[in-house]
Amino acid sequence: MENPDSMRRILHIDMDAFFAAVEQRRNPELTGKPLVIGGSGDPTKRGVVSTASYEARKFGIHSAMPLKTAHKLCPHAVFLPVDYEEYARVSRRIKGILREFSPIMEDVGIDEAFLDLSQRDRPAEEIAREIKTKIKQETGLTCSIGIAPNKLLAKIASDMQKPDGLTIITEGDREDRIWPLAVRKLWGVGPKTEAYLKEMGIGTIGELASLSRERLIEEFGESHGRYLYEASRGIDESPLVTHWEPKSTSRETTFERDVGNWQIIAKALAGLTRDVANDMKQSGYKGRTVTVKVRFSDFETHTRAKTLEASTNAVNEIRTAVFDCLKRFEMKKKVRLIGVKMGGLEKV
DNA sequence: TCTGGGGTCCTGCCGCAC
DNA sequence: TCTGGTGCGGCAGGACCC
Repeated sequence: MENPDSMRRILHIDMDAFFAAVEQRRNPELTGKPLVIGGSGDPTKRGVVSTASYEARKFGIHSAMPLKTAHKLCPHAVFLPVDYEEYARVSRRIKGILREFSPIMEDVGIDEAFLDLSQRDRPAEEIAREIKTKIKQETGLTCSIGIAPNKLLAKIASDMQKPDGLTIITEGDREDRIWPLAVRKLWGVGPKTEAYLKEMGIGTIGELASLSRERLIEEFGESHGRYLYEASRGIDESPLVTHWEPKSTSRETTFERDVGNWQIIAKALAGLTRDVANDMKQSGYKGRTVTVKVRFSDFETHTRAKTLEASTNAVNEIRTAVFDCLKRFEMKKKVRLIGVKMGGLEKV
């Protein structure tokens, strides 16, 4: 239990069906219709769903689902490509609004943020309502907000009522409102951990909280085990991260059809290398570790890495390392995806 | 038949230096 | 000279996030 004297007031702001809502805002004819944003916008091509409108979700469509599957579930849905530039523009406006309410803001991707209101005198709920109104006025979009003493609980709270929700969780809600939830609701518990816990007979956060710290560390390792022990009890002292530096930058692409021709692979890899070098030059970084990723037709994915003597963003130096890495793969199967990553970034 | 792209962090293993 | 512990960087793979 956190010390009441140091009790924080954290907001988690989560935009509702963000990409779809932006598209519906700019083309009102799409409002109220099943809308799917993802890939190139062509549901007969390779790609997955980034965001589905609430109307599309009624057909069972959800993010990360293959576009082809979504198309089968709802052939009359409207499919649109991802217009990342536009969503980033709207996102910057929203983040700007949030910063007006507190300078302690943590960016969590394009459509989410945490806000620390601990230093503000006014009730957090009042401020949260004002944030929702202002975002609605300035962008026409709705969001769901969670209020709690820490990031972990605030994120769970924002997910409890969607869309356009406002949910408050206090320390006292742990047994009644957190423990009945599925373990999957905890940040950091994905499909693998969920399945593993299920085999142990653990389905809810409360059941997870019945396991000892020692048992969890034994099953999941020091770091993850300790995290699960604390998370199941609603404990999270982690501060908001208001500034961070990138550690890696990468580009990858999935071929429309699996490729066996080495020339085509080499050409695509050279293009990705150029993109990565350009990205680094534009953002003002150099990197030292080059990694090439290959996903074969059976989805088996392998990487080969090479660390250079000195960091660089020169395309010719990176390309030499990229092809050194490529040679180390056994190209027995057709290739589905290739990628280039630069790690060990430092500011120029 | 399907399964994107851009990231972070963790783990296990290896070789190497001390 | 041999052996072993330890710490660390590099590498590969995997889980997870949006």
